Amino acid sequence: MDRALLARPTLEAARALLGARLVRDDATGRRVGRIVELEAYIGAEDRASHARFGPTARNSVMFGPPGIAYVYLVYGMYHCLNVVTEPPGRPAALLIRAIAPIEGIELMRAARLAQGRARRRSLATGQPEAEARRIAALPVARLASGPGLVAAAFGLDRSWTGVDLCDPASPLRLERRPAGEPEPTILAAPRIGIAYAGEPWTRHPWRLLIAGDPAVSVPARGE
DNA sequence: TCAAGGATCCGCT
DNA sequence: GCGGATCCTTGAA
Repeated sequence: MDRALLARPTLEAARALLGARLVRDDATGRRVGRIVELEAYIGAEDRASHARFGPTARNSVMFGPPGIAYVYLVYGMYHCLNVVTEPPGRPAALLIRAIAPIEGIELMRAARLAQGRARRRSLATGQPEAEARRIAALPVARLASGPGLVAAAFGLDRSWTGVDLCDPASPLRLERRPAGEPEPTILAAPRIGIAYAGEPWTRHPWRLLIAGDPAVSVPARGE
């Protein structure tokens, strides 16, 4: 992925990222997925963005160069993967909300199960065998169809913050949409789970997704 | 509809 | 440097 594409205004960078590949390739094996859903968080003025309080220990990479991973913990148990966008000094990022798995399907299932294991003690009805069966039976399109599920399927946590996703040698990286693949039809919808931000931030159609893709987390209205 | 879980941030001392 | 509210979610009921 060309860093210059991610240095552009975030909504334009999103167009380059939809249909692009997320690749994790290291000692754990090789996992590849097609990015089908994103949310944009744009500037310190965006009341839904982690950057709304200015730079902190957690969000500092958002203020740095584009193409860097920002992974945070949400609700105490899920991790979310973001791609930093726009030039240094301007805090912005794209949250990867859903991916359609292409390679490393069984690796993704194993990672989903491992993450489930970590929080099993909290599950009231957590039967280990039942959980293993449930994940084994999941359709491929549901393996990474949510922001927490993307991180789980790719085995990511906060320690991945700072990884350069534009470096071809990086264990976690972005690759542009293959030349032969048709340009996807993109839908825009309001962002999810940001009611606290208030107007006009709740209204902006900054959730972008590939129309009709079965791996999208929640269908856009009208689909 | 609801609970799970812990980091993070604010506001105050 | 503490107390309390909040949170870019998920899966089972």
